[in-house]
Amino acid sequence: MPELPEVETTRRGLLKILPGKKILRAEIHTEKLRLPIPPEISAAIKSAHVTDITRRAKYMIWRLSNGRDLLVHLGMSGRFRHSAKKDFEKTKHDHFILYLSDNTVLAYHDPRRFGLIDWAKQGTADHSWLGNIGVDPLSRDLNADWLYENLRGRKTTMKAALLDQKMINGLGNIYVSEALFYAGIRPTRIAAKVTKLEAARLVPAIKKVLNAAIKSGGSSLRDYRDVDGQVGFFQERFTVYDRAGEPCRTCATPIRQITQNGRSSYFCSHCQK
DNA sequence: CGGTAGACCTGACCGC
DNA sequence: TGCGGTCAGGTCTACC
Repeated sequence: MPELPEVETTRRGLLKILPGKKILRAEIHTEKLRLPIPPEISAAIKSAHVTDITRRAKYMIWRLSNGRDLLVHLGMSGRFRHSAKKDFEKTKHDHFILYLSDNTVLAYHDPRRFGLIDWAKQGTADHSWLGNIGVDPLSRDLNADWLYENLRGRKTTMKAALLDQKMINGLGNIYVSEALFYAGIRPTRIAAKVTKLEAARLVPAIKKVLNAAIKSGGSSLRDYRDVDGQVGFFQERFTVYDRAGEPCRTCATPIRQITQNGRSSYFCSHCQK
């Protein structure tokens, strides 16, 4: 799914579409995503418009003109499709469809239905699932001293530590592998044994990979698309992710793929210690 | 408390 | 062509 760069790309795409346009009709076409889509959303957002969209971790918060906030998460396979009404045809996994006042249609499409569309508590952008979110990796809160202190005392691997949204939010399976490559740290390393110097390398590695991915419009592996149907290009710049057996771009050693906590990790056994 | 399987879903792909 | 197994960008809950 969409990790932070894909959510951010989606958020920016939606901001070009939604504000200033009235929602004429909202249709719900599924029993539930991760949670049921509250049925009253349909009536509540009719005639409203979206005034702003912000992001916390991989969650988007849509501020509505009626004062309410909608929490939107793309799960593993969620994306928005935007098209002229005359060109729109509902497809199998279009679960939430907005008809807008400029004769366009915005559809939330999500085959695996791990996404989320729910109310956030009014005004505070609050939701029970927003309570456990760690620092924003693109903010100054993520710095070398902070990271080193927070890795100390953790017996788990670097892979698991960086995937833990309660420590740093927004990283997922792709960008953890990529960031660890740039920092020269193997995903199997125990977090507590990472040195201060390595932590200092990891901070810019994380920021660099996320910013570069946002600049490229995200990564399109299978089904990720921008709101306008555009694919992202960052997958062309993967150094290790999804490159098992291919030569390291730095030293030509074949990239290794292993399984950690049931998920694939990729690394270069020569460049990463 | 920290850490790790299991659960939730569909679709694509591979080997037989 | 069909079938079973495996894998996929997330993250909550249950259990040790």
